[in-house]
Amino acid sequence: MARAARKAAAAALLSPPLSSSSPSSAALQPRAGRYLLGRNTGAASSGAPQERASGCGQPCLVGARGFHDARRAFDGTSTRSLPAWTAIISGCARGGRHADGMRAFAEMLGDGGAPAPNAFVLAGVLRCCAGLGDVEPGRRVHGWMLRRGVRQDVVLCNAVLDMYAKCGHHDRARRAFWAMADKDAVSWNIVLSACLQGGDVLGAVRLFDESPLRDTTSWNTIISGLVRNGCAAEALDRLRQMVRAGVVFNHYTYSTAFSLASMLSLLGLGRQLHGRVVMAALEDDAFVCCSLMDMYCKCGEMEAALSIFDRWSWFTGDVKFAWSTMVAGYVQNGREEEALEFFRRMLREGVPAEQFILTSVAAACANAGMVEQGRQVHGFVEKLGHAFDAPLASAIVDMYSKCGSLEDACRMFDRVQAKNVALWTTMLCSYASYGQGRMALEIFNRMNAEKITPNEITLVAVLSACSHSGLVGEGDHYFKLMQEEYGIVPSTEHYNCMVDLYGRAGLLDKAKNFIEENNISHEAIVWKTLLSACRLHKHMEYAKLASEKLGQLEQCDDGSYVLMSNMYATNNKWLDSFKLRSSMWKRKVRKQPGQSWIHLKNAVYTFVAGDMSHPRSTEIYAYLEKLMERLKEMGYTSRIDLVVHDVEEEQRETALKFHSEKIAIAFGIISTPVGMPLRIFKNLRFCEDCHEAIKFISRAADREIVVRDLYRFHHFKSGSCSCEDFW
DNA sequence: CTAGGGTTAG
Repeated sequence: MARAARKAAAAALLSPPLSSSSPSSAALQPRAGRYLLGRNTGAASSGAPQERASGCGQPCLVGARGFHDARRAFDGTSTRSLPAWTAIISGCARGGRHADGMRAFAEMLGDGGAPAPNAFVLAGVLRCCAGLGDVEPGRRVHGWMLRRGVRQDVVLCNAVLDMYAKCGHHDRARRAFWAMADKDAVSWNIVLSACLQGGDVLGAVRLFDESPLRDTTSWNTIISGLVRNGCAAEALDRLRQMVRAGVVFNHYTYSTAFSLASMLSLLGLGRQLHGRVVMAALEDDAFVCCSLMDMYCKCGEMEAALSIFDRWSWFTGDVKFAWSTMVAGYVQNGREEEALEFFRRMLREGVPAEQFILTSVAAACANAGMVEQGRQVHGFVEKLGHAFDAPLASAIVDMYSKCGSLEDACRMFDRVQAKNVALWTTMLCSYASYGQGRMALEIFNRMNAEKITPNEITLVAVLSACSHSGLVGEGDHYFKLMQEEYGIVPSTEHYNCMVDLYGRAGLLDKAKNFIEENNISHEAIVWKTLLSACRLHKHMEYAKLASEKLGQLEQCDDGSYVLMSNMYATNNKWLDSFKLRSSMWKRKVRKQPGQSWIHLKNAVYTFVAGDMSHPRSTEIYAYLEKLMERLKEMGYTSRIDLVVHDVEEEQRETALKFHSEKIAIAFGIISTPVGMPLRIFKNLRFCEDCHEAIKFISRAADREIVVRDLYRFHHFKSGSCSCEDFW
């Protein structure tokens, strides 16, 4: 199977240079400390000026060394002039050392011999305040300068506006703006950005339209703001207007335009913009190149992205973002093997592995279930010491969880000091996907206790935890709580969780009424959810209703078709079943073949039902036969009759006796030492008979077995499953 | 005589 071969190749590729046996190899010298530990803590995670693309940045105080050198030179001078103070303070501001800048300012005020701060100094101070993100210091500085009667020019006023905007006080920024006598283009741009940051798209558009001073930045701001607020069509419209108005593009324009093109999947527009980049001779600009590559990646044109990367990597310049753009691109396109291959190429070329790229590599391992490679990525993270950020921690937690090791996921989670919403949500999802609803809710409570406000994604996770564990009362409670306490308006996803919650628990009337009462019957997903619940509880009437609705919405996919025809079949309505199958055939809807795979020692082994392709097939089947005998002695009765017509099960699987997951497990047992846990992956939902059998196998062979199917995990141990048979 | 300050993004 091609997929298996690709996976195996990827596994083999990553392993040798990363394996812990050769700690002195070049690939294992990521010099992470220098690059990551020296990072300034006050700056926004990705916005530290020293990391900006080479083509557009200004010189500034860089990193710890630069700051200390400057500070030493400053301390050595006897006459500390205003420009000297300005240099120190604004240097801190630009270098992300906001607290240091504030300390320098305090020092200046306390030093009797120092000159009185002027507009230049204060602009730097206000930028530090903005960087700290807390209004209080900013407000005090603002008040102080008003009382002292510091001459207020446009630039200083703009610094005040910006400070309020960055501290989240958009209204205050707006009021200060309208109070200004002389507004320049920058003033308009700051308020424009404040409006957009506060989510006031309409206000921003109005402001933009009435502005007398529109420059390239104004256009960039409104377009990117529209994109960020989900108004992609409107943004495209503005981009066209910008072209018509003859406004010059700069690298920000291109970056925004490319993300717009990828968001709308407008490859044609992307190519057109690419042409403009060439004409404008911006091809060598790191920033522009990355967004160009990102556009091609998101449009699925990996080869185009790669050719840009290869052409451009000849230039010196700042390449590290380019590597992660490519790796992330491969992951987005489901090409995990190539993502890892590319990562290895980066290490070979001596580029250190940083958080940004490790996050994507971890995601690749998570998606493909490559636990061994994932552990190696974790090794890189360990090298960062405690300097890894929450997004990277989330990726590692997610990786362990999706690779079947909830314990490792928890261990990683516990180690992170500064947990953010996304990390809490990742952990919550992990418990939910293992069917541990109670633990998931405990995470939610702990998160609340630590005063972290959950977002809409967190609540999807909470509700799905409830539905997967049959916690109906709790689900009701949190659905109400999310609206009343957190002011979250339920989205289709939230509604769907509720349908699932009632449906899975067998409350089919409640589920159906819920759909009708909440006006969500135009959403195909809720009917699919109801349909699966009907299959679970064998409710023919509502199954028919759901499939009719799906038909009306023209949303019948392979799963729904197979599910419905199987329901007819189990009710002996063979004619209906046959009719549905043939209609499915006519509409060219095909069922995905089921397959399972297992990772052993950096190789991946994939099996389909009745697979004979493995060299040890004879041995595998012999063991499997023996094992099944043993299971029967232990009291296992085949439930194959229940699942003859199971949804995601292949026609021939039954005839071939063994589903692919059983074969993968048998192979795992005979290929690994006694007592070693097994992790199996399946591309579809696995069947009730296999679920039952694996419970027995875990006891008979005394193994922990983790099965990841399309939707969730089952952790089998000593004859029972973590889902407690509710799934 | 000179220096030194503010906006947009992934």
